[in-house]
Amino acid sequence: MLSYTEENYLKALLKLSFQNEDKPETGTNEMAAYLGVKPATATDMLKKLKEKELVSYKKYGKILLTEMGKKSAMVILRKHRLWETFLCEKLDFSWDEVHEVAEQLEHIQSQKLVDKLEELLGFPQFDPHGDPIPKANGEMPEITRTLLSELQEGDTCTVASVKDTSAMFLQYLEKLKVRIGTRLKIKEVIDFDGSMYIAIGEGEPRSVSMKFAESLFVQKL
Amino acid sequence: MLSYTEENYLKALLKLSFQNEDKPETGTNEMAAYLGVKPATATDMLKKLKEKELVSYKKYGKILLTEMGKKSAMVILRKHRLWETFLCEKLDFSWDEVHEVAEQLEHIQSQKLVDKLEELLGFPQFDPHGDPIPKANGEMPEITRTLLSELQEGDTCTVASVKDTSAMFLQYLEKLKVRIGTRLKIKEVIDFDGSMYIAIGEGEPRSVSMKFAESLFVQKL
DNA sequence: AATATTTGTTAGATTAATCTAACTTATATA
DNA sequence: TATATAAGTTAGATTAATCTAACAAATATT
Repeated sequence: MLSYTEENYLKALLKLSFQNEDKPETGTNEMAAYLGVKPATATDMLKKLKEKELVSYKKYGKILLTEMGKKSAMVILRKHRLWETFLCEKLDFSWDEVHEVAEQLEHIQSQKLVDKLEELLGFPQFDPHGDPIPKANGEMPEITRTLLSELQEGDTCTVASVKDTSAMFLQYLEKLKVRIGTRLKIKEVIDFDGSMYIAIGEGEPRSVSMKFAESLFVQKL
Repeated sequence: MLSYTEENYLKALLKLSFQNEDKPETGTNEMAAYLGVKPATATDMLKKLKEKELVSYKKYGKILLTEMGKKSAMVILRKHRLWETFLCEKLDFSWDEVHEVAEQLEHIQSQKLVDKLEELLGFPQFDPHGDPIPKANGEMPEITRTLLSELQEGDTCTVASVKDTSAMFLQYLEKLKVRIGTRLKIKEVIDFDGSMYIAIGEGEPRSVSMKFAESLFVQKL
């Protein structure tokens, strides 16, 4: 049985491995920063996780989840994303409110609870941020993720998921009426600063920054 | 902010105060036994809770929740019973499975979560065991609780709630098809051992022990 | 009232998760 | 390559929650 804290470290390592695209390794400091603890603390936990064969790692080396560690982390991620979906769909939470509560709910220990929750929600493939929800068997709905910033003038797409899940960005999206599935059309790309002039759904076209365009994953049509 | 453990102590004190009918005081050993810890541990926690003005208590004296302590404990009980209701109504848990999971869920910190959950469930007054669910303002649906064992031959009643919530008893009730609301008719009371011969719903009459009759609260008709 | 039993407290130790400060190893740069 | 900087570890301390063993107070029994 994993402690609350151990689970958080595993989940952090999994998330960081997604972020570090090609190579899924992570450093001690990176992990500590992500979790908001000191590197010394991370080192201690690493020893414990290594002891339990959840990470493979040697002194001064990079950190990698073992198969077992990855499996455990996937279960936690699955729970997190299912709970986020529940909060949005069933309890009318807005997508910038769900994370904090799901961080707590993901640690509830009950196989049956997770599976029944998934059933109640109708076996959703994606969470409210558009991120894929791991299945009970560990499988992950695969998706090609294209950043809005990679598109050209004239391209059309739908919003697939958010790269940046900060409350600030999510609230901005809310204001722009941008949701998962919203249709976007690129009217113009400004080379000078990477900003874009886009039509959002049926609304009036407007300009968005490069930072914005690099924070949104889309599905090209 | 209360720790997970502190919350458990407060809830235990509240529950014990219900049990001790007339006087809501509790002893150190009683509390320790209820929580499955040693008396020494309970003493330590008591000091902490006293420091926080959640219990009033002096060395070698009895323990009593302060107004603040009672309020906090009621919130936890409210969460516990709402989650139990959720598990039964929405996720098809049986009533002997809900307790363990609700013990974890009751510690999730989010005012909005609780209130929205209550709304989703349609503002239920009672949980799956027939126990009253405290309202957001701290009010508790008042009920007169009569034990089945207090009834006489010829009396009719409906099952209001269970006094004993052990999985063993709940599973036995399941087997007998006794649920909250089930109609019972007392055919005969055996003075010798306090057992009763009763009709359960539309079924064939059968005999139940005194222990059984003392574990079930009913509403006399 | 004297003593035995029950009840509750204290002192000292343990474990998990964290910290700071000092140290070591690895990497980058001049 | 030598050295400066970044990254990572170790040692020792702290806090919360728990324990055991020894002690103290309150209550019950003769």
